[in-house]
Amino acid sequence: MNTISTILDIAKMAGVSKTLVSRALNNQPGVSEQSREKILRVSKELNYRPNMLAKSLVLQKTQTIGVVLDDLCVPFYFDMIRSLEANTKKHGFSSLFCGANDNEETKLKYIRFFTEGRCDGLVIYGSHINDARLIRNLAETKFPFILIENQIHDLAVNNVVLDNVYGSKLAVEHLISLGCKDIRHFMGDMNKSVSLDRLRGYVETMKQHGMEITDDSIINSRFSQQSGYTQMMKLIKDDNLPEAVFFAGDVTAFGAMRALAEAGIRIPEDIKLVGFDDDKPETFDRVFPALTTIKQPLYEMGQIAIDILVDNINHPNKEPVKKIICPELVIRTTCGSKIQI
Amino acid sequence: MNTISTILDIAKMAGVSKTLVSRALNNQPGVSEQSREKILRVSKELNYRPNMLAKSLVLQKTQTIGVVLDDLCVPFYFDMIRSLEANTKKHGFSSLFCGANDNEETKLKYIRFFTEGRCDGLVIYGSHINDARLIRNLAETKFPFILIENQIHDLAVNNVVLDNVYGSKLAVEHLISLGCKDIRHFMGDMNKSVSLDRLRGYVETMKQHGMEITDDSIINSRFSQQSGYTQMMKLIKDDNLPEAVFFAGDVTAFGAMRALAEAGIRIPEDIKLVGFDDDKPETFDRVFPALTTIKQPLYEMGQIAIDILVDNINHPNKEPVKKIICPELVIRTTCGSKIQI
DNA sequence: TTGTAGGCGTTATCAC
DNA sequence: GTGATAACGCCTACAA
Repeated sequence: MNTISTILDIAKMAGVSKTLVSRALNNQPGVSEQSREKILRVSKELNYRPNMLAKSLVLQKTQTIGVVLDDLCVPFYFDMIRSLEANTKKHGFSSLFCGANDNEETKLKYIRFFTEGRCDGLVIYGSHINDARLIRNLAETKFPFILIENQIHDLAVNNVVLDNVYGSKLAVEHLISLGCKDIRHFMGDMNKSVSLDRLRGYVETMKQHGMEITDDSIINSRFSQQSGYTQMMKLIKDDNLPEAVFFAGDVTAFGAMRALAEAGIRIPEDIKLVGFDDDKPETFDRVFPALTTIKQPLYEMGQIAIDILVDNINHPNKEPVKKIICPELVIRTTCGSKIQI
Repeated sequence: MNTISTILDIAKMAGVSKTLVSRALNNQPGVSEQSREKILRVSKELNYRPNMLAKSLVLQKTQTIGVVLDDLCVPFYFDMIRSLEANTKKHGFSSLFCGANDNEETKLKYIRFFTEGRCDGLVIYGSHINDARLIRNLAETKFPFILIENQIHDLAVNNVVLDNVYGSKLAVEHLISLGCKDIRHFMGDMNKSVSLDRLRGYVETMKQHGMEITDDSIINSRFSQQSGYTQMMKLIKDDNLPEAVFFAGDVTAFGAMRALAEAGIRIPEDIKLVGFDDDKPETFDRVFPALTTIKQPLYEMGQIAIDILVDNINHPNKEPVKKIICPELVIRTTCGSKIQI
């Protein structure tokens, strides 16, 4: 008794035509009150659910935006996810998320999936450097999409990126202004463009200020607490403690802070730290000194991205828009500055 | 030049019929090598992307499973998300995620969205008690779906749930076996069925063992560190420190542990703790004593759920399957037991 | 091996 | 106010 019903079923049962049913169901004018009432009643009885595939097919739009993330399971992405959800909704679109588990092939699969008619526009969030080829291919299809975080050299696409080089500059110059000489850098994942940009910002700023960069200056860590912990422990054991460290990511800094705590090294008295991202796991603001860091306005970036994307969906021939977002230094306590936030 | 092309475009350009194009593109037999080659070449030239809406419409299946979560941004869900991703993939389905921001209306909207032909089956993960009505309605439509975590009284649907009452029993009896008399319970969110079940398990077990439950026994906290911190701080300030606490969630316990640390109260010497969930933020295993807890096998639950759901998709008239998963006690150090893991 | 025709469920155009 | 009819892009008997 409970098979799926269509407007045709309703039409038959109500003794009218498909056309009229469609009109009534969509609150369009040109339906007598009597017919409308009957149609609505029958459609309730039949437990009617419209088939959006058919509807989207004829309307040539889905009112849906797909989001492909490097990985769905990264707390730092939460602000961005919330922003994308809220802002797609604001424009009357639904948002669908999927994560690529940091796997290029999976990401390609999902991009295919979404671009095969299942949504009107696509958000690609992440910064794997290997994505370049995949993005170039996508760009050729004219399918509306926007790239967040990553950027492809010489390719004009809708793009929202943080000025990571400038962020590094802010961080390093803050440490320099406090009189630090021996400033080291804990890197992020080598295969992410943000890591490379932040590294470049570090190197450039150091050079600009005539600071020395030695073999010891750059520590090959990753965006994980584990990595920060391990690498800082190594420095401690080697009796090679830096005066100051600029981390490519807050998570890495958190791991390092754990190592410092275990070794009884004081922050900021014995070592000064600056992070990047303004990540804030619920714990750390209490257990450890508050981390001075470079803040990215994730929520705002998501909003800008969706605005651009929706505009592109509505105007398919629009020129690509690139928006560079400026990060800001948030001074807390890991550098000993008096200013608190 | 780069408009979207269809099989008809290919057919014209290759000088064959749509039928033949369809066959060639789908690797079906009955196409001459010559035709196949030409068709494939033309489809490359045209940058052809199949329209899955049309395909799904005629095939009456999407090879897609939708997942609606209470909230996309909860680290504790990560294992489940990964499991759902991996296991849908295993069955040849794609998985699409969306979060309801703990908002009933949003959840309803997404369930509608998915059941309007956009996927073959649906996973609903969460335990809001208000979802009951919404689930009942969905159950009437015969659309294949599975409910994880939540359970609706008297309603037979595909369902994977943890035996939360039994989990509480394990926790409380562990504390009793260690000689604790004054065992209190920090609750989870009042509007989640898991909280109520865990509370019930606590109360029942206490009564079974003739333990007293007073006005002080049950603390009205929530699934957040903040709430655990605040409520434990209050007990400390009131000089009303329990001998032992069973928390409805590990996150709550983590917050409480922070309060205990600040107050200089030792675990397990001064107070014994048992959590629930086996949540493990990267920090805590190092900074605080490892939490004895009740573990839910999230990954396995996800696998079972998808197996059931896919089976239901393939056999629409199958009877609903309900699977009750048994949690287990993981003894670490917050109760002072010698056994470590 | 190839093509024709019909249909999936919906909306839109144009008559009546 | 109402209803044929033709799309949307694809697949699949069935016929040739």
